[in-house]
Amino acid sequence: MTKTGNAQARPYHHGDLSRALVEAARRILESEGPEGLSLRAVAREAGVSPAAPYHHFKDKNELLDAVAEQGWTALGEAMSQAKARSSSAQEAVINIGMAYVGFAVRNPALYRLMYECARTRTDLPERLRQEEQGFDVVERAVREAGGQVVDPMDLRLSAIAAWCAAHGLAEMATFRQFDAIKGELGGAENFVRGVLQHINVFQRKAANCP
Amino acid sequence: MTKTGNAQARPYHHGDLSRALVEAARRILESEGPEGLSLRAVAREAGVSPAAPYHHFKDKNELLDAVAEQGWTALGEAMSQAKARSSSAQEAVINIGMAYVGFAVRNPALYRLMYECARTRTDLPERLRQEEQGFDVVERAVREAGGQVVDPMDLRLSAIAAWCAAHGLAEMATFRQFDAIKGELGGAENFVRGVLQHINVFQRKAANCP
DNA sequence: TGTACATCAGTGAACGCGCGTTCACTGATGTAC
DNA sequence: TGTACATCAGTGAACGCGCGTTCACTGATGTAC
Repeated sequence: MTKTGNAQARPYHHGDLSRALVEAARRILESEGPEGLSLRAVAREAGVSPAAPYHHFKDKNELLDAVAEQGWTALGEAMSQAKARSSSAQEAVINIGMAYVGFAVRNPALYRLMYECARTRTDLPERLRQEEQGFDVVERAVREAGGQVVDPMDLRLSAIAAWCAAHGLAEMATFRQFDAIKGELGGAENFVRGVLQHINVFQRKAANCP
Repeated sequence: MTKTGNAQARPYHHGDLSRALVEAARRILESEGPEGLSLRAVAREAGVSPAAPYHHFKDKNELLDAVAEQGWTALGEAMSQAKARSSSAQEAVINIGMAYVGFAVRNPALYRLMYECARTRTDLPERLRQEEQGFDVVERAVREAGGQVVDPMDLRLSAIAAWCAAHGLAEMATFRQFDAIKGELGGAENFVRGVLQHINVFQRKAANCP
């Protein structure tokens, strides 16, 4: 068996180390948590020397930003798909929320890193607004669901409230405090849907509602 | 001037180092952020040797838990006060939300630490339910505001939705993305109130509402 | 098709750093008689 | 009221550790002629 014939033997040049590092980072993030995510650990996980990442990222932060960005893209796609498989605008709002929370529950450490990066950098959330992804998906879904609402400010505030509630739920859905109510409702999924249904995205200020 | 006469000269025994360490931690948290919060830094800030904290806390985590607990207490008090100065149940819900978000905006690093601890420890959120503080305040306020609602499950889910939305808003209120809408509404405070008013805490499932 | 050479993408050793924690110690305080 | 002594709450030096980053290097690749 020659050296190059050995499937295990990585060639000297990796070929796609940049992507491999981001993937390694995601793996570490979910297995070790955020505190285990050091540059050296990522390099180790990718089977590469600690200095190698510096040929692809300026520093640790730049790698983290890349990981967060991939996360935002994945989350946006999940939301778009949830919208696509909905048969009404009202259903879409709930389904998007479910997809959002589901993503966060499945990738808790990545999700928190995404917001961590969004908090410190100003350009990342900007990107979010573009394309079919992120906050735009929510705003559009709310607009469509609340067709009868005339005041555009109500719409915007409703969309923001929905996003905030989804974010809160995303971070708290796994709290043990909710174990009981999940049981009563027949599972975590029903619980998440139930909470989402109690957000007022379809109308004016709640105080105006009878 | 004798040694003991010098006001600067701390006596050998501090007297209340435990409390002083928690306060030092809070100071570091808000000035340096969470990543600057090392045990050594806390000891330094309190003017004490790096080994001194070990006479009061088993390890770093125990100190952090104490800081978080103090945070929950302070937040609970802010919410109780907000409720006390409200003249109607509906107003109380909004005021409590404003107090909640205000606390988080004023103490962002502490606020995140509190949830970080709540996430990893199971007993901290338990405490939250007791007394007049925390989630109980919200649930009670929602119950009082939604007097006409009969289904207790709707009430509980509404309270959870409100808490989730407040949490989301607390973490996102300072995002630059909202600068424009804050301007339109005449300030950050109005913005926060506006979002809170678009959470459906006063009624049944939103889908049932005309 | 070969060859010289620049460039790219790795290596592995080393740097200084601050960290959490432990240790033997010592000064201050409280208590029993 | 004094004294002996246990206990408490500090000190400061030291430990091993993993970190981010830099460095001179080297093997692989691409390109010009």
